[in-house]
Amino acid sequence: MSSSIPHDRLTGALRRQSVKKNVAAIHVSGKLTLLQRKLSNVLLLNAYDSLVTRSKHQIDARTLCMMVGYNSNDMDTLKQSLRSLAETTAEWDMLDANGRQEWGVSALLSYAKLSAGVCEYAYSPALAEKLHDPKVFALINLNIQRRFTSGHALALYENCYRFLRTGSTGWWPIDLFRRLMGLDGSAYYESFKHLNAKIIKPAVAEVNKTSNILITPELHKMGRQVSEIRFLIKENPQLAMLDIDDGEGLRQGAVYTALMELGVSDRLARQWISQHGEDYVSEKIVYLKGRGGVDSPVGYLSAALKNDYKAEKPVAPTPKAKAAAV
DNA sequence: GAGAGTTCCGCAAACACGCT
DNA sequence: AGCGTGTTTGCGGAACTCTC
Repeated sequence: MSSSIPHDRLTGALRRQSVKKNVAAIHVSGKLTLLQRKLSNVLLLNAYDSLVTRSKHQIDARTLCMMVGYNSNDMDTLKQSLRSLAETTAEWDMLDANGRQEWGVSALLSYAKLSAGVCEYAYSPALAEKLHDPKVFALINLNIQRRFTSGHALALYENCYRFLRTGSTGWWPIDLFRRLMGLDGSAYYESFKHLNAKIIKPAVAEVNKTSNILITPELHKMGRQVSEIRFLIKENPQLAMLDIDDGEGLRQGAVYTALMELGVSDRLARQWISQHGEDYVSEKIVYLKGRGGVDSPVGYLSAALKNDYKAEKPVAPTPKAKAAAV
């Protein structure tokens, strides 16, 4: 190209305080389950402030479980997840401060250990430096990520969100897209129709339903074959960032309290309320209380919600509930 | 016929969570 | 803190239609 503009002074580069790092250039290879993705984000968030100043970080294991929305006492699963994070690599390909191309690879966590209920972990110095970027921080919106139920949807969200200002992602060769979703190495998904049916459609639907962006897939074909994909991205007016709460609001409600008293688990209670609405759930609770003699209230309530039991004339209860009612 | 698109099914692994 | 168990998710596949 001809334009090596000489009057663009070197001092210009010196004056520029903020070096633009390309967040899009960090990507994680291999497959992470939803729990693992959430976990890595929580760990990063926890470490963020001291990312470059301290070489190791700590978080209470209980808090950790709570923040990823994982309510179980099963430490084995947590261990498994931490292990896979340590085994997973992150790769970056970006311009360094001098405008030179830099490529690098690092384990997501250099180590993690659990002792006395505290989880201690560390990032490799090189990765920590890459991660210490306000844009990365903004990306990790816990309130949003906690809402996702599918790992693919969260992966898609993470890969799309940073293009919000641009309005669309670039055209991704299908190959690249598969890698972004952590699906490479699967013969099954080499067929686009399968990829579309199992991954793209459900993930797009979930992103649009639960996050603060709306995405629309667009396809490029070469002949009949789909060769590239991109996503148009808009803000989701229905779900501005501020409107999204993490279920804490629900936990204050009377319906939630009533469910807890019946012995319903936290997760299920939130799921029912958000799925059916408070009124409907509370109607069924009233109905349940009117029945009496039910020895598995939770199971009965579950059936009542699903089959819309009415006070006048109960629809045939499930076998289990029927047995319980005798 | 080749590939997309859709709708079923089944299995294994991951996960949730009460119980002890 | 770990075990047992029921549920959900991920993944592969079959069958069938639709459109170039």
